[in-house]
Amino acid sequence: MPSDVKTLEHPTLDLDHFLPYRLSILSNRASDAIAQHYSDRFGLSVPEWRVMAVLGQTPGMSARDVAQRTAMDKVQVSRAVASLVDARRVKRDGDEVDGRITRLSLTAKGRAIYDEVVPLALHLEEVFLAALAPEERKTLNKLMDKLTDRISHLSVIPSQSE
Amino acid sequence: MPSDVKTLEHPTLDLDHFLPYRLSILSNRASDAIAQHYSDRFGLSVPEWRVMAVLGQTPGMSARDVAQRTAMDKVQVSRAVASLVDARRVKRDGDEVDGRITRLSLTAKGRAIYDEVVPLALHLEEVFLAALAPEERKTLNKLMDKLTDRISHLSVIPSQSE
DNA sequence: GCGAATTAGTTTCATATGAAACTATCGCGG
DNA sequence: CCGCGATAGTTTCATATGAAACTAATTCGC
Repeated sequence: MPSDVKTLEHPTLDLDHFLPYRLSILSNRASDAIAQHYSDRFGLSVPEWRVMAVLGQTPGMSARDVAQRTAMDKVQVSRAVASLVDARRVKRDGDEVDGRITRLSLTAKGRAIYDEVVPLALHLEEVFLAALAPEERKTLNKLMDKLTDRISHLSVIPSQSE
Repeated sequence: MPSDVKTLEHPTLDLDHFLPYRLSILSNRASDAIAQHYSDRFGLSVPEWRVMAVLGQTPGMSARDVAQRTAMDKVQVSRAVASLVDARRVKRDGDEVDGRITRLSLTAKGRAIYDEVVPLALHLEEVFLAALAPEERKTLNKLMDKLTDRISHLSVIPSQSE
């Protein structure tokens, strides 16, 4: 073996500086930190909480709307909703016009949980962001917007561009 | 119902501006965009690729080392390694001193795949980052470092530390 | 109108996952 | 040496997941 072990002729990938890897670590840690709280307290799974979060913001959405809004797939939404309905945290109302659609909204019970989790979530976000100065936060948002746009426009359908 | 539907008295959570949610979307899109390529081409799962990525960088690691390095759990590593060994992409060598440990490294076949995937991954990262100016990239890295540090120090889960 | 193609939502099935139990080896105290 | 706790890694088991098949309601084409 040659003595310069590290300096191979091919480019190496340093995970510590590889963006997708770093994003994954950061994202998982952030979600887990919050999930731990509402899961302990209310037995909510991540998908369940996401459904509640959008319904709290915009009641009357259909399951499909929820799926689009949360970037979850419809199976995941269907199951989360079923479980939330079981727990009387969400209710389904048939749409007046379109029989396929059900309008979803939080029940009083669901709303009470929402009203308790939201401040908790916002608080934790605040705790995370305490690491950053105000204008650093703005910058972060701006940079994330740019990246998200960029990546969204790239990773289209397989048969599409490339 | 009052006409101002949106303005409820409790704080609402706007997912579009909620950091953990945004991170999750961005992270998933980035990983998926890359995974799509190496999965199509080589049938590699994300955990498998991660194992190969660290072994390419640092051969001779134990499974435990790999787990620590990639933030994967040891079960996931064990399975990814087993499947990679099956495919002759990774080999296990018993440690001279400690019989519990196996030293992992890429085979020639594994190395060939690594050498093909790395440029691809780096290229895609570059494509993502094309959205940012050079000093914006530096800033992004700095901000992510700060956040990651911050969150790591908070989520002190007892059993987690290993 | 009436059948075909579409869309909303659910269920099925095969795979992925992690917690906990398990096997095997090591290291230490006596 | 012997045994007991710790460590490396695997297997088991129960749950989570998404792709695809399915049901039911709507709309489109003629």
